[in-house]
Amino acid sequence: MPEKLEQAWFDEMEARIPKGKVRTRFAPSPTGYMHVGNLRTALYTWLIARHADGTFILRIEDTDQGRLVEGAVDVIYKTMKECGLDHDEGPDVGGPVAPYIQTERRPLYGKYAELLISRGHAYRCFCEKAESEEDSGDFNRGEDPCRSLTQEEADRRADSGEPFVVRQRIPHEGETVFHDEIFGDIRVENSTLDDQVLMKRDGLPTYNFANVIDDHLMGITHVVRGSEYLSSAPKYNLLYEGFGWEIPKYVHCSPVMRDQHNKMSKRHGDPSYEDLIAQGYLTDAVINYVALLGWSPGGEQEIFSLDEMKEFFEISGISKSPAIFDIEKLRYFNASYIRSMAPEDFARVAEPYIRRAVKNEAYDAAAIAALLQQRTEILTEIPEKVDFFDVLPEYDVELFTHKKSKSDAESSRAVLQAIVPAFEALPEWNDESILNVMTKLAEDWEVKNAKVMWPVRIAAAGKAVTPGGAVEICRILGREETLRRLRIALEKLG
RNA sequence: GGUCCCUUCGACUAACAGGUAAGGUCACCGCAUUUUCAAUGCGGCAAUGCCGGGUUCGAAUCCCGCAGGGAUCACCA
Repeated sequence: MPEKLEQAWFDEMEARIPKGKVRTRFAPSPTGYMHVGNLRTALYTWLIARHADGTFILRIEDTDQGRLVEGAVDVIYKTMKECGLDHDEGPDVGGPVAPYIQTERRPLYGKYAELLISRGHAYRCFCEKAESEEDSGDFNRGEDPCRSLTQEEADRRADSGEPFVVRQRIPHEGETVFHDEIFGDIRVENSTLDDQVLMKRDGLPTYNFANVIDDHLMGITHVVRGSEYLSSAPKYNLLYEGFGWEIPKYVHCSPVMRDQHNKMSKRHGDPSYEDLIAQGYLTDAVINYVALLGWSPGGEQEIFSLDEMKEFFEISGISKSPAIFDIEKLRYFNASYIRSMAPEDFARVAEPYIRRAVKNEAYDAAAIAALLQQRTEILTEIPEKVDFFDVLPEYDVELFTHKKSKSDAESSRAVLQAIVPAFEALPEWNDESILNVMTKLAEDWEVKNAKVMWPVRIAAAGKAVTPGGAVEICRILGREETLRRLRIALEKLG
């Protein structure tokens, strides 16, 4: 049933459109998780707005009721918040055009479709829904018989209750040129464009149509989205022209790939943002790394805070070709972020991971964290690095053999035999005193420090690779436990 | 298949109003340092898809061809 067109209503809507130099929107579908490509789009969209002191809007695209996922919208809020991507308008913030949830705007779309029909840029199609994709192709290519129905005839059939869809009337002649901020001018023959459906049989708008209306009504100046929409962009242009609206700037971003051929995807088991966090990556590192997947600030700096990115971000620095996600480089970024944290901040985030392996509260988590900070790449690798504090692992005497320090079982035994009484006699148990005992011994015996340190560390930790050296490990273990472990080593060495 | 887009080291990329020994970072390899492993410092490896054509004194950069890859062609979003 066609709705009455009231010019005043449209004028009113136009008057309510917020104006701003730069207004961008991130428009995710609530799927329940934020994949890396999405996160990057959100970041770039936010950056474009913030760089220009503009407005950033969060809009939830929930037109598809069938795909609704419980709690999915909360995942979006939570992720955006954690990442520092604050929005000025959104479902939870309100705003001049109120509903930022698409379903709540439903009544609007039909009116705009009617407007387009009245101007001849769209038409009603009463044909049966195509059985196959090949069949639908003919309609789409402008060969739909309903395209040539007179307005009166179409009105009559609609009034009589016959179901229909609204299709966009693409001119058969000419070409459409549209401009993308990243890809430049792209021109296509109109004859290759299809008469896409704008309003579905059930009265709901298609995604493509809803988008155009929403973006316009929200005063969006830069439409940032994935490059999969590049080929439908010319049709968008025609829609804007049909309405007589100003065309926004388009920023189409190439996808983030898992390898040469495939996009990153949940299906292939690629990590989402929340997966990465669960794997021990820091939010700041993820954001920083993801920003560089397809954007170059030009200079040689790679580590950027969100504030710095905001300052340096330029659309012209976004690259056209897809970027492959490299977890190794993310690891490096993460390690770099960890190293530059304030020690107390690192201790705070590391403590839960330390306590997974070190239950004994006598061992100070902050002290262990201090050893860990310089050699941790991702948080989840912490437990296995520090488990030896709690329980001395089973180890082989072979560990005492070490080429670089010229250590072997025999020399180790000699060192430990000398060190045990020296440790026992120590008045104070701290880094300095422990170190002194060992360097003194090395000096007396005229050997390298390493030759003394090596067996002590192995005996204390029971493993070759440890965070921190012999001194720190002995200090944290405490004198009693250290001596116990050194004696165990002596037994092993016979 | 039609249409559109893309193409610099293994990866992310810089250099693009034509003139570079094609730069940086990760990874990898080596050396130094160290109390193991790291971290750090220094050094190395390694690219313009095409021994295709053209323009030019000069091409990664501009044009054409070829090849490869991607996207799209839904009453999904």
